[in-house]
Amino acid sequence: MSTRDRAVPDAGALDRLFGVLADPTRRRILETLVHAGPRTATELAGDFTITRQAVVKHLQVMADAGMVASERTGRDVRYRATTDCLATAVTWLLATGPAWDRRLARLRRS
Amino acid sequence: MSTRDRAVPDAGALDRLFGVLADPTRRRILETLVHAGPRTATELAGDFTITRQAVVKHLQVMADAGMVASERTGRDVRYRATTDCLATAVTWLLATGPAWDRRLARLRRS
DNA sequence: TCCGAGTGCAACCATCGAGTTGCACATCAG
DNA sequence: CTGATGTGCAACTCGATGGTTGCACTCGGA
Repeated sequence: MSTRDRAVPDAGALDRLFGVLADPTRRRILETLVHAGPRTATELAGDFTITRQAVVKHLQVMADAGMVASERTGRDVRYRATTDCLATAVTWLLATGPAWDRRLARLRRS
Repeated sequence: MSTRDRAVPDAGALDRLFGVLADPTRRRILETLVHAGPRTATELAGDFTITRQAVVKHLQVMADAGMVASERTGRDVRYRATTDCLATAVTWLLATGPAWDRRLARLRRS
């Protein structure tokens, strides 16, 4: 398939985006990075029973989806959340839901 | 499972929700049901190169996530989209994104 | 300089999931 | 009644993926 991604948000971008979000571990990693600031893979592995390697794999998938960015300082690499890409997901949800504007207004109010 | 809708979306609901959304075929099915109205599995199978059985499987997964509802009339079953549940996904996205309000305002304007 | 802590890469395993085929059952139309 | 169309269920293939272990490499500090 030559259908890559490009400016049009659909196809692979949404796949990767929602694919990352579909995993609870990945969501927890994202939440941790968002709320507790940048962390290294080993630090994250301390919080999540699983191995550092598994965390690294998750982070790679997330990086591929544009959800995290790695930044090396010395010998350790810290990952930070780049939540801008989540706008793509929200855009799709807004385009798909039939009567979103009212609901959305309610959500924003809370 | 007794884990239904709660104020705080439980992990399983988000798993199923984003899990459904992660598949391009499933997204297209949802879009079709939203924009073209209720359809049967065989009708949907006509639009999507894949088998009716595959479509049925997708629909079952989507129903399990609360994204579609089946309604039988005579011998054929038509599925309709129930997009209310997507609010859960939006809620999580809003809670996770750090500075969503401005971005959201921009999105709503378009 | 040398050791320990952190990272990267690769092989490997088990499971999940998308998709298929085949067939039995139900229902509508002639 | 009988055939055609539609649905439901089950078994199977096969690739993707989450997770592991093991090892080599790099960097910082005592």
